[in-house]
Amino acid sequence: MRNREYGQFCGLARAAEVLGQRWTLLILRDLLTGPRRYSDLAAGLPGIPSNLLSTRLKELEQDGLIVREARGGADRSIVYAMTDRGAELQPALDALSRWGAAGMREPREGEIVTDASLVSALRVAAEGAAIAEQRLTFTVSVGDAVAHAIVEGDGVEVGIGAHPGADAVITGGPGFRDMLAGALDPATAIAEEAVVVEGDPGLLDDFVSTFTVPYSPAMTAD
Amino acid sequence: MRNREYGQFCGLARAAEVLGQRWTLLILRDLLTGPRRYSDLAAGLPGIPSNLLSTRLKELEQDGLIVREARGGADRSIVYAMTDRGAELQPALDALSRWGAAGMREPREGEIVTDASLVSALRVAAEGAAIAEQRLTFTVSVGDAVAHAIVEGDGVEVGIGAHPGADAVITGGPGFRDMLAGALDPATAIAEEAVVVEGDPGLLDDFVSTFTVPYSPAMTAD
DNA sequence: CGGGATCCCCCGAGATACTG
DNA sequence: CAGTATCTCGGGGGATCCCG
Repeated sequence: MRNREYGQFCGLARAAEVLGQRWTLLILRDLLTGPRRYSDLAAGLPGIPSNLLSTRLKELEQDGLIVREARGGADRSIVYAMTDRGAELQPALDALSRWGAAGMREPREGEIVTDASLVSALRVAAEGAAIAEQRLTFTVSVGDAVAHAIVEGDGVEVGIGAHPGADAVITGGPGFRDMLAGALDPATAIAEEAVVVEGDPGLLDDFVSTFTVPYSPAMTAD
Repeated sequence: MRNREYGQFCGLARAAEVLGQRWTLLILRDLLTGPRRYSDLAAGLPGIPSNLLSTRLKELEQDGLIVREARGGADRSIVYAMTDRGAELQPALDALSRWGAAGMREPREGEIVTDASLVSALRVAAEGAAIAEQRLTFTVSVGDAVAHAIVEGDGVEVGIGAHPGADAVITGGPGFRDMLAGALDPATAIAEEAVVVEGDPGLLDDFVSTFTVPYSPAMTAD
């Protein structure tokens, strides 16, 4: 068997063969936010060797998870995009994200937040949210990352970059993650400047009730 | 940062740091079926180097996913068991299993089915099943692997080993996977000896309506 | 025999430089 | 911009050995 195979006729083993390679999950996380160029991917994955990114993209194309396509038009740039089969991974990656996020407290030394990781986090945080009474738009920024969210009815749309004319612009700092876990209430978070809100500060309550990232019950027992 | 880290404050990245190591997902899959001894794990993971199994178990204990405990009583053997935090991985591993299984057709040359992989597959296959009218018990064997399932109401219980006095003993061969995908109907499967049923052959219909493993829509388009 | 530890080899990851 | 080329080094694969 090829070196990366496990020799078991098992769904999890097959998934592990494809996804268990270093950097692969993060590449897919980034591509799930939309098609990206090689240099966009490299920028969103600081520390990845360029040859490894190149290798992974070829493997993922080989495995049918992504496609490499020349973008028509003026710029002849090349973009990578998820296939349908690749997009089917979303529930699994979301479940992994949720598990990982439940075990996160403070960032470790030097850890960053990227655009794609922020979008991914917000999308997962919005799952299971109650139906919104009114349409609300947010711009969320954490570190250098910026994302936007449009909350309307039972759907939440999240994407990279600011939302022009958002109802509220929320800038998260230390303590932002505690607030999303419910360990720090919005009013206190504003008072302690763990969060800065431009626009109606009251909208932070709506934000928190829509986007929640609980701590793992097994870890609060510490 | 440690070598296996990604330097991103992101749930998926954190999950990948723990789960992205070779063999780790399969070790957890096996432990999710219940506590296991070192030698049980080694037997269920043919090909794993013993030093690597040892290393992984230490890492997983360090990360709080499993505990190593001396089993009291006559045999002083040591067992490894999931912690609560580790057990929270089940939804994520199930989602990965489902995705992987959706992409599986025939086994590759030399691929085997283990007890734990069969249990895992049946558990995932039972998700979303309709409420059963009557209590049914099955013993399922594929290759050398044997599992049992108890279907009752809206719950399905799956475990390793045969169920004594099961209502039906189902032995799957080539074509079994097609049947679970709905590509081969039960009567034909029996006729072609893709499946052998001891007991009431009609129970195979109940089995198939409870345990389904669809093919990926994106792959049937091939 | 269960439950590992030790050894060596080699591949793949990381870093850096370079090119169409 | 979108990669390829080359080198080094740590970790995985495989076999063997050890200890209660």
